[in-house]
Amino acid sequence: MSDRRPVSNPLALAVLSLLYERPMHPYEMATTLREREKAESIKLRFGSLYSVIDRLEQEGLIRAGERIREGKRPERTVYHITEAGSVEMRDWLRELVSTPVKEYPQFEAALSLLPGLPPDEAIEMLELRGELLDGMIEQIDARHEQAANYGIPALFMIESDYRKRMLECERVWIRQLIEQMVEESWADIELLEGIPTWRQMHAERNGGDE
Amino acid sequence: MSDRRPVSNPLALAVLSLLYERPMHPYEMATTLREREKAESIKLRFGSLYSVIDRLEQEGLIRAGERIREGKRPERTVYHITEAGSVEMRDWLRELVSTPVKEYPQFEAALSLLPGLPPDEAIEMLELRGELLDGMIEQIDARHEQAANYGIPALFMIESDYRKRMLECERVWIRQLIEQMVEESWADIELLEGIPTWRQMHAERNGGDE
DNA sequence: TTCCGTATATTCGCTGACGAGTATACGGGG
DNA sequence: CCCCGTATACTCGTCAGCGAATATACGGAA
Repeated sequence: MSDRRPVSNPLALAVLSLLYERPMHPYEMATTLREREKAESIKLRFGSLYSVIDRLEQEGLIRAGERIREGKRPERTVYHITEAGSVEMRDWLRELVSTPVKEYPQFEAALSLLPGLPPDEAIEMLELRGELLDGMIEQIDARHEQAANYGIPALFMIESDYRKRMLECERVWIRQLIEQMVEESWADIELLEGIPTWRQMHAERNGGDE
Repeated sequence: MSDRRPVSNPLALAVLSLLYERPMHPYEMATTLREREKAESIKLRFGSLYSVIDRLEQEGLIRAGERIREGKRPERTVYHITEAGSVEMRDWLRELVSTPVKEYPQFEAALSLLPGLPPDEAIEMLELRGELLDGMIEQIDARHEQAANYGIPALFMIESDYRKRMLECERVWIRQLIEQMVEESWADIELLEGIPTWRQMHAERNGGDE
């Protein structure tokens, strides 16, 4: 582990918070999480469910309770959260809310390697991304409107409101970047760089390669 | 694998883009990446370096060249990018730039489980996060100023400019969320929810638990 | 000359992640 | 009453990820 958390898979947090509400058996956890569409905002891989539950139990954060058989279906073990589990859940949540962690969005990686693409191609791809972002934002809007009609309270929508805001923000940033690149205003920054140099670099690469 | 990419570790993309510049041996790749502080924007775990290189070679994206011995140091294998490797690199980059992928920031998970925290605590943690974000933004500013003084061109700073913008955006969003929560304006949303109900839920939990 | 701290260069072993597979049970249609 | 598609419930094997250990070399100080 060496991890910050005793069981670091985010699925574990979801499990804890379900059991904090009420005891459940594993399969019910999976269906409940699916019903609530938690997988939209949390990285949940249900293939890891049973191993996560085992580790939570070993750490004493949950405990196995009744084994119930309904009809001729296989026995199901109902799990309960323990006191230590409740503490862990709250502590984990507090940490996640209060402390920004360094994450590595793939787009950031791409930006830092952007010179690996010829500039015109880069611009083209950025434009495409912009359009796709627009589409995603629209989709979220539609879902929000629908939710409002169903009377779902805003408290249940903060995650997606947050995501929407971030997408909008990225969208604006990209628009501005494209503008700058098209104006070649990179060249203003004096010194070696700027779009012309970048373009030249790729032009030279044609012919004398590996 | 079953992955979108033949070698999906982001370190592989970094390796490809280094070898696209010039042939190198593994340790040199590591030091170069460190020098350029690529680990700021790309998730690089150098423990995976050699296994990534092996897989890249197996996939025919790079090939081992000369084995060089300098002084009495151990032999080092210099790797070259292949044509297929260049293609893969460009294609991967194009995809990363053009196509937004669903990622799972931990904060989003926290937001979607926020009701697991009593509301006053939630507000407190959000305020703390806000302050920490301010600090991070200042740090980026400082680095940018320094870079400008050294005459480092803006092209080399886009990743961090992007990150800065995202942080600022999150900061604003959080400020607004706190405002709304403090005003209890969640209650406006009519129906079951709102801060009062949320608070009550946690109050009831004292005494009749697992 | 000898020491040792730091750089060089790589290997290894554990463990978590998770897709894909398995097996049984229910229930509705024919 | 039988069939089979879908839901229920879980297991397993593989494999990538990566921290930590290892080992040797260099070079400056004493």
